[in-house]
Amino acid sequence: MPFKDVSNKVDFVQLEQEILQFWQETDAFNELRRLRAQTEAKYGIFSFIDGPITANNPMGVHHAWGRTYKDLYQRYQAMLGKNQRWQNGFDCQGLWVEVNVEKRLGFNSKREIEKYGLDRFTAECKRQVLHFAAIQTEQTKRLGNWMDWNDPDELRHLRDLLEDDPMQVITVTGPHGPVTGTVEQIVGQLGMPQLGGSYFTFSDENNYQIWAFLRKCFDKGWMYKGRDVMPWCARCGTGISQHEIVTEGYQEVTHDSVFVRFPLTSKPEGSQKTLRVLENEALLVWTTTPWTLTSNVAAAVGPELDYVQVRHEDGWTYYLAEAALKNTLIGHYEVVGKLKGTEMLGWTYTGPFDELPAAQQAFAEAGYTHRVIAWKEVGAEEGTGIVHIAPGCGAEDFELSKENNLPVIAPIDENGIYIGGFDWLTGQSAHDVAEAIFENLREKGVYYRKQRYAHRYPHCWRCGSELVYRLVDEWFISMGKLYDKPREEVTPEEKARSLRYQIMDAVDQAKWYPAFGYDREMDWLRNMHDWMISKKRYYGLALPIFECTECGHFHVVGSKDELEERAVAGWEQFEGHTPHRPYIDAVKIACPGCGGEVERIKDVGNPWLDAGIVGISTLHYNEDREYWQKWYPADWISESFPGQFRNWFYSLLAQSTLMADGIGPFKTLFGYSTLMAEDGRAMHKSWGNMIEFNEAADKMGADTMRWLYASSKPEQNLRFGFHVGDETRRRFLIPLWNVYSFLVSYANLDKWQPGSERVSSEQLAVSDGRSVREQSPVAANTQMDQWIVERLHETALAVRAALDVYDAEKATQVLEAYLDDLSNWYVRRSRRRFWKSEADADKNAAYATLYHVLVEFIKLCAPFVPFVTEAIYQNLVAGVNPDAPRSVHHTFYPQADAASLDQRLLAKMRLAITAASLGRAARASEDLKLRQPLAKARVNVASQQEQDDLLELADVLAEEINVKEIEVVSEVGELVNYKVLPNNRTLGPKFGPLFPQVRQALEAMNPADVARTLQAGQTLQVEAGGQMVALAAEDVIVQTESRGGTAVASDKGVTVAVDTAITPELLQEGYARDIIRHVNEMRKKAGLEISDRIELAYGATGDVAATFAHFGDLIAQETLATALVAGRLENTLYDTAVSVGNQEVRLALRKAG
RNA sequence: GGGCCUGUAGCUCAGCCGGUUAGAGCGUUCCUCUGAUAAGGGAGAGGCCGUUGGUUCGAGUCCAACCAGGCCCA
Repeated sequence: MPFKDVSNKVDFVQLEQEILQFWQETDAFNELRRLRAQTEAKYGIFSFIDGPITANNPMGVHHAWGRTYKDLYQRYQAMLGKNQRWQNGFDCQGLWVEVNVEKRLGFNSKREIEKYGLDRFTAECKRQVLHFAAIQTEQTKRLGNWMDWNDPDELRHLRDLLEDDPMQVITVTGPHGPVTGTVEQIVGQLGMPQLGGSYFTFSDENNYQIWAFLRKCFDKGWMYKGRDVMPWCARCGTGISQHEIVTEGYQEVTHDSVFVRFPLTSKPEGSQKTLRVLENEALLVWTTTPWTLTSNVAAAVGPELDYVQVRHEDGWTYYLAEAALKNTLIGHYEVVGKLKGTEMLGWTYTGPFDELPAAQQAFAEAGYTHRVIAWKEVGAEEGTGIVHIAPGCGAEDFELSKENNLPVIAPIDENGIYIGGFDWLTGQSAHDVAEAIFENLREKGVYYRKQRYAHRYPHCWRCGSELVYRLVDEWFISMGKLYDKPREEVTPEEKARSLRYQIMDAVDQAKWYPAFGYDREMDWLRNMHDWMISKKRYYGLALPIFECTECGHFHVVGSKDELEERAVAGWEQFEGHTPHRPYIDAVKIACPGCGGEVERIKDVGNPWLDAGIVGISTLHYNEDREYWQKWYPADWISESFPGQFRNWFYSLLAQSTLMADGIGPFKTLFGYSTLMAEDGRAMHKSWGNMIEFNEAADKMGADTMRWLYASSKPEQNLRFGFHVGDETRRRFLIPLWNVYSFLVSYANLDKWQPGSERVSSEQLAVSDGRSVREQSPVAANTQMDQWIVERLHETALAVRAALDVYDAEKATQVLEAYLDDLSNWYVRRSRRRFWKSEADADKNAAYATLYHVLVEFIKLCAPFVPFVTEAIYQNLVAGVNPDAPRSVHHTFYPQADAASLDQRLLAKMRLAITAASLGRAARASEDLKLRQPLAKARVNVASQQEQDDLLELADVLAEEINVKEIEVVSEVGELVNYKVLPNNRTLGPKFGPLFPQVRQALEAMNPADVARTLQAGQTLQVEAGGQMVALAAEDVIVQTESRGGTAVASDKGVTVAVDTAITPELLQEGYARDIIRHVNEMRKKAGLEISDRIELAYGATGDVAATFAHFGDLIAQETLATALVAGRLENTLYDTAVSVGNQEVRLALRKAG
């Protein structure tokens, strides 16, 4: 038997497990690497840089979407012969890792980490990364991805050794031999050439390369220490940079907001007509953050805004924006004056917490009192139109303080606790004081009222705590000035000073898919602030900044060697360790400014530094510049775009562009959107709509997931779930499997083997698809065979064209269309050729053709669905041809020549398919079921070419719509009504404004006359707007529609009219087919093999009895009956009564002896 | 407030340069076909193509404003 038997029922998940096993056993991936290293000289390379996945959790189905693209395009490029690096990346440093470790260890504050010990904490973080990297590796392999993976067990082993003793010396085997070092050192070398495998951003190389980047920034004068008010997480004790307030960072929450009186103390001259300050006269101010009232220094008004002075029944006179009256005041009041914001400038007032020592001190030092300032951003939509300004507690407030020279009162420490100088508040958390502050304001008589207020408020992206705004010292990289002129006018000198513009140039160099990604990135680049790179945390990049407390000078160390050279103390404590805290903190250098001993600042780096440097670090920029030049820039990178424009895309662009002197890191960027649950909402465990990756893979299967992902529009959100999974499987995988199973079961029955199709691996490389040598002697069948081969070529061209521009969605559409043609036209139409008993040339041609196109088709599909295509390939190709490549993924992608496509044949068959469909529709409209043969169908098509084409396929069409004869006619006038329509596309441009009249004139004419004139090849004379115009055939669309009482259908210029008359003979033939159908059903139910012979007994009268007499041979032949017996048989296997025509017919069968 | 994306059938989505009567899949009702098929085929029901203006002989498509949802920034 040439092929292994294949069930038409298949468990795809089980199959995938077997294939994974097979790949493992045959070392299939490494074989591919060897093959592509050999073909590199001929086909070149494809450079892909993997955006690192955060190794902090098992991966989710949204990661699987992206990883499907990554694997798909790498496989495709491999099948084009290109050599690749195959390196996956893990993101390993930063706050998210710390937060999970804290949770695991049950910590709630930074103090607990310090108590635990930074050395142990750092090791715990690394252990966690290794733990999840192992899990993600296993998951990604399960998805089918081929990359240079580390053995997950080895990662887990390192994780455990790190717990035992990070300093124990071990030896591990790398691709070029054994490597010895402490566990910590080995872990620090993961992903480097000597160890191979995935890259880890906690590696020494990655960290030191960031040092080099920072040093370059420093040398250019772009690094600085800044004082700013930043969003701050009091739980994590760190600033959150602009990049990090991500989507989920803003959450809808409700706070108690408060309206407060700021009693006026003076209205300096010239600021208003009534200069006298009344008793109980106050500004009415509103805030959503009561804790910041302690730090109020000013009240801002919109200069052009309209304000009112109102006398309220509570005895106060208030100032507020006119537009804010309704939403602010309760009770009775009277408007007594109107004024502009500008008229209030300079007014002074008593602050709500002037008694606090911190406030008194700040005001005394600055010689300042609370006053009204102007701010054009003030509006009256929310609040009172008078904004409380606390420069120590708000970013915009801080900006205003610089413009207006206001004092700054910073109230809280890094844990969000009031510092000294705030009296009763000192020691309390800013999060918990709202009620106490309201009470305090009440006592002072400045409380007006509170209001529940729902708004979007930033939260910590990792721990979920509400952020506060806090005055901090942080380190920044200047992104450069944004010049107030068009980009093309920026001079080279200006550009050299501004990294922002250099990155923009790199963005220009790349292709962006989808195209709007370019605009999004540019928008970010225009608006981004300087990059805050410091974090007051423990685990992560040790910022190599040494700031002198004596002279204020700071220095940035650019390499490990430089550090050693400059070290004046502590080197021996650090030596042998990875550049992480706490060991790195021991090293002190001499201050280049004053010579004093300087420590490293305690901050660690922003995690996007770690991810952004990989275009440099993982390509061995440092150790092997030639290698770097070969692989840089990447041909292609891909990530989910929400967020990444300001995160990975940005940091990769920024760091690479600087290091590579203006050459951007990638040639093509492919972004895709967000994965949603099937219900259209985000996936959340608590909503019950979450699907874990493992669950999806186990239930749905990886191929199904991959086809689903690949066939989705990348720029739109994807809805993922088991229902779409089922649909995807039904739409593609099952039909594919059925075609395969069909081929194998009949080929095995016939002992058919591939002959000339058994091509060698070299031929596979250039397979042009016309290698099918056996030809059917039946002309119509040859046409069918050639057609499905031409369709294959057409498909190969279209798929390649799509994949070359990273359009997997288009490619899947093309492949699905091919499968549909293969399954529902070619196989269906050709079935009888496989059934027939004699193994003649026609049958061989059918086998050879189906075999050939199926093998080539699975190669086209291999990058998308690597498992099922491998299973088919193993059986159809590798199993019968020892010379063939061992895996379908080692073969070359099918190629075709566009110029030699037989377009005529393709158009011809398309026409036949359309006509068949119309024929069926015509029959259905008259309730003429398909099993009933009819005498004739007449088909009308417009052009002579199409008429000739149809004649050639008349047999196919006749069989398909079950008629005895096809007549191709140039006119079907008597059966149809004509309808003529103007062809807007040609007439519009021709006549312009005159067009409506032409149209009207045409509509007024007799459609049948118009049709006759045009079909006779004459032009049509039409009167429009008082002149005669001539319309050609192309200007008029002639349509036919069914006239009642006949079986006619038409569409796209094709009309099919079926003769509805049923003669007694046709009727009997129809009965015969009914009987055949019933008998075959009985055979199936009786459990007979397809080739078993039977004897059939029947009881029938009249027409049906006559049918057995006239069509007995046909019935016998189609049911493999050796005898037809009127009456009864003994020992029958299956008895039944069926209805044929109007009578009940008794049927019984037994196996022939 | 600014930038980007999306609004088409119950659901998921196509609709190319503006051009005939706006399509497909799923679901649904009915019919049909079937010795590869978990399938296939046909028909029916189901649409102010988000709203309003504009450009045009002609707008789902182009322009403007607005509305709604999503993402990003402030």
